[in-house]
Amino acid sequence: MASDSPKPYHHGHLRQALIDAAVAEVEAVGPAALSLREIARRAGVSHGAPAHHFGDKAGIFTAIATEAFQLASQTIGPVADGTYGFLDGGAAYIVFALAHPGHFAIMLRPDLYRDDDPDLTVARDEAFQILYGSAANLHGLPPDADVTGVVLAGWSLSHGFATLWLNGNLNDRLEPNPDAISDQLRDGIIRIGRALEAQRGEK
Amino acid sequence: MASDSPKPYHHGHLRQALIDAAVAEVEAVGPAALSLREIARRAGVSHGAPAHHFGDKAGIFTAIATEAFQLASQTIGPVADGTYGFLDGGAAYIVFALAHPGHFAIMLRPDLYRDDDPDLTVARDEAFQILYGSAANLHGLPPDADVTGVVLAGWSLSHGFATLWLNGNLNDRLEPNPDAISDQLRDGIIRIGRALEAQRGEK
DNA sequence: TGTACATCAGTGAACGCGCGTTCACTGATGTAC
DNA sequence: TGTACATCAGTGAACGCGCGTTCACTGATGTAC
Repeated sequence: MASDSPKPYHHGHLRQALIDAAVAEVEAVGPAALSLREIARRAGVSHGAPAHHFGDKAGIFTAIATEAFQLASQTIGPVADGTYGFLDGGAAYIVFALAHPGHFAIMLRPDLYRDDDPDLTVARDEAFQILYGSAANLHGLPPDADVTGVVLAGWSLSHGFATLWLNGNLNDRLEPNPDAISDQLRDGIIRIGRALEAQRGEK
Repeated sequence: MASDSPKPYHHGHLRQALIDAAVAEVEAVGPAALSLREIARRAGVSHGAPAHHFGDKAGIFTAIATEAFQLASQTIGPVADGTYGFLDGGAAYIVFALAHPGHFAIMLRPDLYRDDDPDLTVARDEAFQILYGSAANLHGLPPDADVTGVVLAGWSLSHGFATLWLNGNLNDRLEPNPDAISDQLRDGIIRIGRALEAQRGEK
């Protein structure tokens, strides 16, 4: 905190401050209840300021989604290396979602933002590069295998778990210890995989 | 369509008609943009009528969630039998979600409705009975095994896939043929399961 | 170093709108006798 | 079969509120000369 004059006319970093305020507001009330006026209030500026920077809500959501894909890449990218990178990346996806619930609530809601925004596209492509790239390296996968099934299954699993948790559906069903949860989940997937193999073999 | 007088004062089935209107509205604009007045408009009654029946939005959401758990049990219950019932139940969960997106959007959002409503509790308990019961019967599972991991993994997988699809994230990534998607997903899970086993073995 | 001016970030009053809620009401139903 | 009355489903006018948007403005910055 600098001891600047209390309220300079020019904010300096208002754009980022508004994004931060919007993310905080999404975490507080959810994406749909977000109001431009409340964002302005949180950021301590007049209610017209957000429109000045972003035009409308979709503009703010686009900025949040872009930041979300960047954050996701930063969290998941470093662990998504090697033949088990896809597995560890899945765990990191959940860690990311729980650490940044506001970003996560927007990121995969393309109906809320401008899907073709250039900055967004770059950030999203990088994130999906990590997802598909690590899937292609997965232990046991033939070099030229189609990774679609692996991507869909892994993504769905991590996304579903994070979503169920964040929406308050798992409160009474989880161990307090994160490592225990991780072990349970991994064990559950292995058991389901084996059962699927057995079912496939019987047909 | 009966040829009744055009607008009888007493509707007769207004409660159900309002629930149907609310579900349609959720499918159109999402849970958060739901307005009591728009529900009344859809049902063709005065704007005060919904409050008369449900009190407030949480009341309507509670009714929708109750119906959703009943519908889910009806869709999933019949196929969730036998040692592969958990696997087929997972597929049926996705079918249910895509067939009833309005109900699905409310069902696992306990923040929107009254969690302790008696009717809701009965319907929800029945649905979870199917989930946990079929998990306990899963092929290859020891009789007294803890099913938590299997439940969490299977539920997350189906829920994540349905959510990603309904939010428009899979549009460009899926085969047009549902059977092909199912095969891809099952194959993906098996491959992930094997990789997890290998990773566990190396430690 | 000094002045003039274009640019732009941010302000704040005003508007119209749809919302949830309240409340006195009216029309229909069902039951008591 | 007929009448009186309690009950309740649904109406519609009125209210206050927060919202997004508009628009003329003001204060600060940066550049040209």
